[in-house]
Amino acid sequence: MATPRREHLIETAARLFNAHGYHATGIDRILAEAGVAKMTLYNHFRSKDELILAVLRRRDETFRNRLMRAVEQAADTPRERLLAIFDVLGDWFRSKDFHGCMFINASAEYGAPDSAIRAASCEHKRLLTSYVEELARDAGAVEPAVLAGAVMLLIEGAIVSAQINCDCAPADQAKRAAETLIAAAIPAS
Amino acid sequence: MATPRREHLIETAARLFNAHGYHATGIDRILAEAGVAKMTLYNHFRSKDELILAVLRRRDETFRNRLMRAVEQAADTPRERLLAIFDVLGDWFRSKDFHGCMFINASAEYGAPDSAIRAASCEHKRLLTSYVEELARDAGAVEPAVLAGAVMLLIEGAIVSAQINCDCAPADQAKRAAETLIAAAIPAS
DNA sequence: TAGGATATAGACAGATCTGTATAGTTCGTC
DNA sequence: GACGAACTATACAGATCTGTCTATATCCTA
Repeated sequence: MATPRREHLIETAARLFNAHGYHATGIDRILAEAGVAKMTLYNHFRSKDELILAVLRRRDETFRNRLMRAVEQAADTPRERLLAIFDVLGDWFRSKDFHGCMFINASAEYGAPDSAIRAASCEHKRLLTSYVEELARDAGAVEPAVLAGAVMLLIEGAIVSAQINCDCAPADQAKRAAETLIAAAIPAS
Repeated sequence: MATPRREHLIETAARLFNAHGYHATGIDRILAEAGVAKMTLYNHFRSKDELILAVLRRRDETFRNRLMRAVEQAADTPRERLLAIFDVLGDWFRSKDFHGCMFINASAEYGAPDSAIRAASCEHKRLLTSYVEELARDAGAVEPAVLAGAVMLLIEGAIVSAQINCDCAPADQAKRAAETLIAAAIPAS
């Protein structure tokens, strides 16, 4: 299942989809940059859409793993970790391969309600929300789901703003807003 | 400048770009649905990108005008109007031609830093932020720009979440969060 | 009624797109 | 060394893409 060539195709496709978009990235370019024959791709994936789904599944794993690891390393308490999310986002925004969220961008291009690609993006956001909600609950929020939803809105908003404005300031803006929301959502000890 | 055919092309293109995306919408389809000859399009616009820019400029005007009008009709005080923004967003999310923000989607497809399309999206968001900041200042916010930035993050986040999840609940979530942020940003009278 | 601007239909160029077909090659394993 | 799986190279089909060209038609105005 996880052959080296398949892995390499997923990584190359992920890089190109991230930088240039999904429709704008042709199969031929992925093959050329990966140094792989066309039949190999179509032997591993039934179609370009299947490749996109494989890329998104991989991205979901790596993104959430890296985020959780970085957050846990950056802060010790659940409350501080909620805020540390935005510091990690800021680091991401400043990296040179930041081109917005691959799931938001995928949903922009494949936004039909019955699209499997949009559904994959939806699932990614659901898993991310679960993580935030877990932190919110551990932090003692009265309504963890409500706080998590609000923090997620700030996260999505920061990602989109940073992308459109080519500016990483939204990470700090979102952090300040999150501080206020968290303070209001957690009873004073 | 503003001939009927040019207007009709912009409206038709806007509808198709909104529903299916920019790369996925071909010139030929726009022409077929508009009932206009190809040379007429290329007589009015130098390229597809120019047409996209014209669509975005038009969308910027109509969107902000409609938003401001609806907000002013929905509430009387600046503070209530800040919150009414999210009610108007909710109405938008529930409409059947909601496919996310055309500017966010455009930036997802044309995200290069030097892209004129991304720059047009950036300008739209800047103008929208100015309006929110005006409301924040009139509402008595200590730091209107900071409050406006935070409210904008909630707006962007709500739009993206509603699109990805096919759910209009983010409008209410964002409104609740905005209430908390506004309360914290405006000194008690 | 003549002229000029604007629109039309439709062919066309040249590139690119996804996906398939075919024939040959590499390479590990028995 | 032989077998079989995986991979390569390349051509191809058929569609679609943006943009151009030409020749004709419409329509307003002078």
